[in-house]
Amino acid sequence: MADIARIAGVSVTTVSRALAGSPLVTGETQRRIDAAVGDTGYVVNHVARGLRLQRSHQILVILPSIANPYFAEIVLGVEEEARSRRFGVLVGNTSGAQDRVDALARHVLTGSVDGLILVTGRLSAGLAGAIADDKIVSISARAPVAGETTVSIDNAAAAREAVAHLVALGHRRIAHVAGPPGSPSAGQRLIGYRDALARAGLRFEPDLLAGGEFSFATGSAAMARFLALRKRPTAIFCGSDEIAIGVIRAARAGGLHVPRDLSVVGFDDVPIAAVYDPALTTIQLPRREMGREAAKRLLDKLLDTGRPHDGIELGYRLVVRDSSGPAPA
Amino acid sequence: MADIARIAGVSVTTVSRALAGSPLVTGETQRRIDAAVGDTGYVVNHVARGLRLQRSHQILVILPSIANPYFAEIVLGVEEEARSRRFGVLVGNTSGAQDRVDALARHVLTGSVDGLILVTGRLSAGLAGAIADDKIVSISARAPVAGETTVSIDNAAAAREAVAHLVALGHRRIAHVAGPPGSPSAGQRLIGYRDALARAGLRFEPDLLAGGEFSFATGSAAMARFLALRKRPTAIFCGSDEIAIGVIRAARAGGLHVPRDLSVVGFDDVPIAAVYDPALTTIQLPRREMGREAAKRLLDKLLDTGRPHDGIELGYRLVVRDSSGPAPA
DNA sequence: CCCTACGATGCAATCGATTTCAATCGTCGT
DNA sequence: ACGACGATTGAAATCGATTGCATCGTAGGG
Repeated sequence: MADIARIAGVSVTTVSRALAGSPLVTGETQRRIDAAVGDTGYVVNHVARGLRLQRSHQILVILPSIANPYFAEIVLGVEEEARSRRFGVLVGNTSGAQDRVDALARHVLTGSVDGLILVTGRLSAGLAGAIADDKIVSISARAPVAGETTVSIDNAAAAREAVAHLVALGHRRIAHVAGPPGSPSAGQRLIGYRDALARAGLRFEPDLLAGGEFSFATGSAAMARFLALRKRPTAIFCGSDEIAIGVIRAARAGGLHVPRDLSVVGFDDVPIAAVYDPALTTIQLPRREMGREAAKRLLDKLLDTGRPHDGIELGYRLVVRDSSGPAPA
Repeated sequence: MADIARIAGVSVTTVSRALAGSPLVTGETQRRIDAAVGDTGYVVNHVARGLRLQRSHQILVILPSIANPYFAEIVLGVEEEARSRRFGVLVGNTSGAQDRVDALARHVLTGSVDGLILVTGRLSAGLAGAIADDKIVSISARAPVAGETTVSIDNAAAAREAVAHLVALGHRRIAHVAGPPGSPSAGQRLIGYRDALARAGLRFEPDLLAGGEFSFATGSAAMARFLALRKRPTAIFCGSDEIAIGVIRAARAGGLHVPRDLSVVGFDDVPIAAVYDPALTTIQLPRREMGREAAKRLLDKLLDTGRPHDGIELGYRLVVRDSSGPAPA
């Protein structure tokens, strides 16, 4: 900036003003400065600017798994909103490790980013105290905690609807393949599954519950176990679409036809769900909107627009495709 | 830091030294400072630190599409390598827009990040001059350009091998569904397709070439067109796995069985390829390794380790699964 | 013709760290 | 007992921006 000042024959103060579009700068001076900037290819140093202003105009999205398209689409929603308000978006991946959540979250303390969107994660106790609540919005399957702003989906209700769909098709032996026990969304979906059974007057049978990761392998392994059962399930509600695909593969390998012999319902509606064969009946979550709403709330907090900082619970939708059908006679 | 200094009864200089683990600090002084840091929960401000040191210990990966698991896995490789060398990794998404590539790349000029890994993209002419080559590594399908460090895959050779596989199975009418014309990888794959035809003594037929996006829809649309042909192809080499799945869906809708009536080969080996039904024959690319190698080279440049800054061309592998088989009689 | 007020600009402090150079203190050798 | 030297520590400059306050020149009012 000093170079620009020298070339334009003014002080850095004036350069700074000109660059900020201040009305205090004469047309002529402004022109000279613009010319110097153009000639030199100067760009303002955001680090110095951030240091002085104590803000970076960047937000950070912390994802548990960048390789999961489910989370990726949330980022697109965040970007839409952030870009319209001239904020940059950076993404951090934690691979589920708490220490990496913390390492990334620290960026907000060190001033590199102004705020955080925490997708399915929590700060460790130490950091939670240090980072003001008004710099964080979380996207979560969990019920919102007081003081925090959370964009959530009622996973239990969605799971209930998925299972109710199977019940309505006449199924009575409905299994569930859950995600990792530590995952709140997996937990909520399991709760919804049990609720729905109870409401339908069906007994919960431990034999019909399997679990593991949100992965193909978990689905296949679970189905292999179900195939060995004397009384097999006629329908399976899966904690995720990946699990559902694993289940279908193993079911076919076992000689079953989906949906004739076995109905399968997934969760998430990832891109492949609609084009898999058979196309998956699943729960569709408004991922882009989740990102947009989270970003909207975070920016409202950061910019102090006075808009209320409430959380929001978004809706879901059961999408019936070809992997579920009437119970076999 | 001034607070810590006051509490510990020393100067900020000493605090800075203590925090950096300098041997110039007495055991006793060090202890007092550590205690003060522990009590206050102080963390060093990376913005100020970055301003002074002119480096941030962060690298930025610029992706054309964060929603594509193909790119996401590259990030995991980058993270592996960066983490082992105590660098942070941030990810930026461009959705293919050049202005967003530039906006993200500017972070390196403003000091927010030390270097860039550019996945399938190019800086606009203006920026290319401003950012030193030794702060960038690109991952690309294109042949390396002098002066740049590029991690690449010989996409044309991989495509040749995929098509040769179909030829070896007895196919003579082999179609290709290409990705977007602007994409270098799509271009290379198309070249490889034509080369392989030539080598096998087969004529290139414009009727058997379709194209569009790397998407399900493109695959389905292309297949619909092929179905209407008087002389249909017996095999299709697809520019990506998504296209291949779209092709298979449409082929089935048209009453064809894969691979009995039609062989399909994809490209990329995305996670779904192995579990789709039929499992996809495809080209597997070492995505994680691409990320690792790119990060390794970038960090070597940034840290000036003296190691050579050569690019590298990594290998690929044809994975034969269930979507390809002998040509129908 | 002088004073005031205002528009345009610049000086210098500031953000929070690192690092050079100087200062201080104690110890050791002669 | 005195100078030299090593070990600690601190003062101040620096990185590159922003901004409150001072300054300067000039136009307009009295």
